[in-house]
This record gives sequence, structure tokens and C-alpha cells, in this order.
Amino acid sequence: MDTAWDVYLRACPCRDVLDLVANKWTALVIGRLAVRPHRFGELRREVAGITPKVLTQNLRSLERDGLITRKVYPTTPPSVEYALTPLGASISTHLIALNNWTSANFDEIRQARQAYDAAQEAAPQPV
Amino acid sequence: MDTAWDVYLRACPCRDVLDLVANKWTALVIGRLAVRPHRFGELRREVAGITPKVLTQNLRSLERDGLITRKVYPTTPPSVEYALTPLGASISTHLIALNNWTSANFDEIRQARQAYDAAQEAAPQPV
DNA sequence: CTGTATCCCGCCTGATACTG
DNA sequence: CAGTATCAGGCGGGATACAG
Repeated sequence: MDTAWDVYLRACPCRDVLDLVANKWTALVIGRLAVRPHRFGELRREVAGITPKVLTQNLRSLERDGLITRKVYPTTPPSVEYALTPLGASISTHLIALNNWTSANFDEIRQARQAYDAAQEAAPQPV
Repeated sequence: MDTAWDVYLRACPCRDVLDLVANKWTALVIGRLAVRPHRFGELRREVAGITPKVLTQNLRSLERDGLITRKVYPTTPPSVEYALTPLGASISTHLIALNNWTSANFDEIRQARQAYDAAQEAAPQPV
């Protein structure tokens, strides 16, 4: 077939890592785990707004990629602890750097957007 | 309403930047522009597999965020040049760092995936 | 507590064709 | 050359309910 996707993968090895941070939640989850190991319920609460299904999906994916570990404690109320692996910790650094960049440049981006939008409204194309 | 999305935005200012790298192409485009300014057609060729529509969308979004500039030269065959702004250049650094991380750890991730998948197949849950 | 099962929906993406 | 228009599809995400 040689679809656009194939071409794309060939062109960019960074695809995988991008996919890692490309979804809405994983970066958040990693950010939480970078602080300390967390249990499922803790993540569920701290990563506010995430549904259990999606949280599970993310956790599984991260586990599969070797970025986090999943440790089950066979206690009567079952408890599971998720923690960053060294690999996960090493990428969390970059994620945090990216986050810092955002914090530092957020205002500038917001202003750029406002300016852009204002310019658009000022000279709208006739319908 | 207070949807999950609202909660999410409240919880994570990094959302915006994540959205920036969250889609399939923007990081690629920025990567290209980090090398040198490009014209539309050049990007279209170098970012192999992207369709003009999606490329336009990405470019517009990036422009709106103040990460790239769009300069139109009113030549007879119209030509448009896209280039990184200082802001765009500064984030490209992090994107490249992330890319380097991937290159460095790609094998490890691949192995983790294979190991995980093998373990899953070895002990599949009965249907 | 830690998930799983279902169904639904919207967005991003893509293919193709067309225009200034 | 540099886009825009239109239509369709897939995939991730979301809500709710249920289970071990």
C-alpha cells in the first residue's frame, strides 16, 4: 500500500516517542509518577478528570514500553503500585523540561494567539 | 458542566504545549524548519506523506501560536516561505532533545514491548 | 480498591478533486 | 505553486455500569 503512515514512519523514528506524549494523559501520569510511586486510585484522583478506562489504557501502554512498573500487592483490598522505571524517569526529565518551557512561554503564546485571532477578525474573508 | 476536559485544563497548563506536539506532524514540521526556512512545496515533499490540507492546518496553527512566520512573496508563481520564530526555535530544542532520547532508547523500548507481548501471549486469559 | 465491558461521539487525519 | 473544498474513516477519548 505504502500509505502516508508508512512513509511517515520511515521518515521519523521519533514517532514512537511522540506517540508517547501525543495523547492527552500519559505526560500527566508520568509527571505524577515522577514525584513518587502511586496507586491506581491516587492517580485517578490526582490526574483529575481521567476515567478509569483511559487511565488503565495509559498505564498498560506505559508498562508495555518499559517506562513504568506495575506491582500488585495481594492484600485483602487489592492494591497496585505504579512506579517509574529508570527509563521512565529519564524521559520524565524531558517532559518536565517541555512543561517548564510552556510555563515560561505560555503568555507569549497566548498573546500570539490573541493577536492572530484579532487580525483574522479585523480582515475576514467575505462569505 | 465541569467536564473532564475542564478539570484537565485546570490541572495541567502544559496542555497547550502537549497539544502542540500531540499531533502527528507538527513536530516533524518544526524539525524541518529548524534546519532552515522552507517553502510550502518543500515541506510537502520533505515531510513525506503529509497531505496539503493537513500541512496547511499545522502551519496555520503554528503561525497562530507564534512559533513560525509566514511570508508571502508576490511573485508570479506565488511563493510562501515559512520560518521558525525565536519562540519556535526555542521549543524545537526540546523536541530535538526528545527525538534524541528516542534514538538513544528506542531499542530498549522495543525490547520491553517484545518482552511484554511475549509475556501476554504466554499467559493469555481464557476467553 | 482496581479494574473491565459497552456504547457513543468527536476530532484528527486522509484521499481526491478543484481553484487563484 | 499554494492552497481550499468536500467527504469519509479510524482511533482515541468519554460516560456509565458492572465485576473480582
